[in-house]
Amino acid sequence: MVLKKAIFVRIGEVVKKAGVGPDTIRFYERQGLIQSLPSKDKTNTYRNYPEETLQRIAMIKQAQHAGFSIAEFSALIETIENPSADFFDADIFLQKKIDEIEERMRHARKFLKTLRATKNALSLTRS
Amino acid sequence: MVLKKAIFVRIGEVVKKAGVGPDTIRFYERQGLIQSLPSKDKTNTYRNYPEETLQRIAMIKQAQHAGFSIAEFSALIETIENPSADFFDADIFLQKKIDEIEERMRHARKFLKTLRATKNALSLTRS
DNA sequence: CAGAACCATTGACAATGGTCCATTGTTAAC
DNA sequence: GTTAACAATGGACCATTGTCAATGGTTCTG
Repeated sequence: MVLKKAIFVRIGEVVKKAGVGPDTIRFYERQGLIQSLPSKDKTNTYRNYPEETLQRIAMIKQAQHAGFSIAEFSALIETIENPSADFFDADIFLQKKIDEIEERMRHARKFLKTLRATKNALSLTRS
Repeated sequence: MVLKKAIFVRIGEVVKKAGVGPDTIRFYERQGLIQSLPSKDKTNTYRNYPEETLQRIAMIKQAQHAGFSIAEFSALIETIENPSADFFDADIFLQKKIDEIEERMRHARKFLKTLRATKNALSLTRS
């Protein structure tokens, strides 16, 4: 396995590369979605973010697009990164979410029908 | 056409039949999703809700399940109840929402792949 | 070394969709 | 006629996902 040198960057770098604001990054950190180390030289209090932070933020965005809240994403990540959990758990979690989204689609179509009926009722009333 | 006698009920009746709390009903009214008339005998200030309020609240619930916000629902209803708009407009609106939901599903599946990759990377790191 | 640019913390603010509380007024039941 | 149940209003409060502003310290640039 290739040894990867861990590279740490300050928040400004992450901002440039991840496309989110610094407040968002600090917010994610407060929520436990990402981690930083305090700076090596202790003359300042700047955060140090590892490279993976970028992928992690990309993942958060994906999760949100997929309809996950931060709490759900956290739960999922915890399951996945827990060595004792097997993949199955995360898979089930995700499948549940997909089912949920599919249900929402069914609801949307049903809603369409309701709307059509309403529209018809309205035009009858008017004529 | 059959003449329907308009029946008006007080908020408590709506609460019992619609399955939402009185605060929610008043909230919907403030948002313009439902309407009431002030009471006929003007010795009190009680709201009077027409029968259709029940269907309307059911519709709001459906809309929410389908992923509509109150603002979106309002816009949709306005379009539908506007006599000059033809049905097409509402249909387009709704289709856009369905597309949105479908996109969210695609995102969820993509997210699943990302998670699998992450999981694999993690187990490699550990072994 | 001055000043710009960066970073930290704290706390306030925003929108969304309600929910609860205190106070006051009305109606219904006994 | 008194009391319980119901209704109205106004304002506070909740979670979620950020965003902004004030204040003070650090680093970089010329």
